[in-house]
Amino acid sequence: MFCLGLQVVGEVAQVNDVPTLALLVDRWSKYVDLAPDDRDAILALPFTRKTFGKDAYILREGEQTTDCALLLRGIAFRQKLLRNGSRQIISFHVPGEFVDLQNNLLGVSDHNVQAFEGTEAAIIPGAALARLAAEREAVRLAMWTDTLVDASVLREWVVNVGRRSSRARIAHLLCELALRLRQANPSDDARLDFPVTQEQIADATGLTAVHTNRTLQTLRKDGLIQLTGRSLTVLDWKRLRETAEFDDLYLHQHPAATAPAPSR
Amino acid sequence: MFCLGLQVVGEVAQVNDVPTLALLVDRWSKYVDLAPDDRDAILALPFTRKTFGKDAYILREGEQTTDCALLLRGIAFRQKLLRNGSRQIISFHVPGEFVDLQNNLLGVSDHNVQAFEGTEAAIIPGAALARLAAEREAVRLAMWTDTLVDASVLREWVVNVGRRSSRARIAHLLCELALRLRQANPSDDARLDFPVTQEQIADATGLTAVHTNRTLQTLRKDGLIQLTGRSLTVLDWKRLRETAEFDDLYLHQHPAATAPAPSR
DNA sequence: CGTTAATTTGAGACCATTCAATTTCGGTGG
DNA sequence: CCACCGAAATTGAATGGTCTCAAATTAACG
Repeated sequence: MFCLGLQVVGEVAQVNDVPTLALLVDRWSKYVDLAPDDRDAILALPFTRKTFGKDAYILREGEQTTDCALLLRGIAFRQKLLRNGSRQIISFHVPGEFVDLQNNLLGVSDHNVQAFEGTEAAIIPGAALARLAAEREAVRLAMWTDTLVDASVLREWVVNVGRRSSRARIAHLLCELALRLRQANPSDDARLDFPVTQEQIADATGLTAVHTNRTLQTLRKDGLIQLTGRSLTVLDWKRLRETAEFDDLYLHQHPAATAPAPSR
Repeated sequence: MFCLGLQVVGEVAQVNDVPTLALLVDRWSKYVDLAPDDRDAILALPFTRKTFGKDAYILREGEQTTDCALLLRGIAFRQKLLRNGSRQIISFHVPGEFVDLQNNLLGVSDHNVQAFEGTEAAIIPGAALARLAAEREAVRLAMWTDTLVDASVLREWVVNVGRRSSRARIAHLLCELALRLRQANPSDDARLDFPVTQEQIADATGLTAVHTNRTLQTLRKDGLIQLTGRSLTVLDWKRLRETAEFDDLYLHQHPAATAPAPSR
């Protein structure tokens, strides 16, 4: 459970116990080329650390914020509640991602954000981020790309809950989460720390917890996954992707080589 | 059906038959204060007109584009197709909106865009838009806000398709479309030109066309709407919103008064 | 006025839900 | 170390919402 060793994130090696804004530099470096002073400017951002307990609210619908929360450790998820008490999870987020970057421009949050147990976030003043974006084009493009990838994932989720079978829905969610959790926390182990409960899977796929349970059992029985407690192992990636019709294009992890020059 | 008179869009009166980039100025003016030279720069954007027939593809999944399509007339919708042939509609778009602004940064389109009959678009070089965004902060913020509102609508759609009853889903979609179509084409008539087919409503709500038909009948029978052919009339806004649990916050039409100053 | 698209109707099957109860798991304290 | 606890996972059975398939009707358009 504990990994006290050194962990290499991008080019910056850091002690696992004290994640920093280097996570942000690493993430954005995947989208754009950050000059050394861009990196410095990011790392110089003012922020305070904040830790959240199980299901704690990082942000509430209707709230007006002046700060942005960058995940440093743990998992967070966006959700909306309906009047009958049901919950729809809208997205999951891993360290290195902002959970509410859009509120810096939109002003009012249109959804809730909840945290997993022990989630840590860097609370960064929105004005500082806005200034950074205004002054540094590379940073701005990375930030913008972040929100665009976010939207792309949402489009895929609409498809997932709208048109796929329960089996495919869950398989698809597992594919996405396995990929993203692995990227946020690299290891050569096939096993994956997976603290997502079946109720959360249900709320993310638009199913009930009961049916989610039964569907997971068929995925297990068919040898696609192994899911016990807080650990997930994908036993057969090929077949899991097939049942999910999973195509990782929507994650836009491999930036287009021929993207039009943004500012020439 | 035909409205050949003058139509006031924002501050710019224009003959209905020749929509121009003024649509874009009007739309963005709702988000930010555009200086006169900002407006001029937008209106000076190079573009070519293109008209699309029924269900014509404006953009295909996997395509790499260098241009962006701004809707001038008609309706377009984003969708993804699954291997079994089913289609999930992801969003609808009205004149004044870009259908693929995000591709300017993401490079590859992750979804298809189809048009309604007689839809007209302005095809604008992505590089010109990128330059405009780089040089003019107000334009950039408007553009960015556009993509963020887009994402907010997607979040609501995930909720709609994931957790609402068929009746509420359809009611919600009708609320959104009625609002947005009305805004794109103001008139004091309660009736609304509504060329969306039941099959499209089904594909947008994750239902079948048959069930959509039956559900629409109950909405009609209960006196909430009148929907015949290509015209929709909301007979009882209050009850329609209630059955949909519709809250227009997610459309972010009323920009936050206290949004943090973006660049100071 | 003929043709195609769109809407409507019926009936049966099935997938997913609901409700309730039971079992397992992870963590806590005696 | 074991008893205990709440949370999470699991099971069963009945209900119901939605789908499927097929056919009929109506509307739109040249």
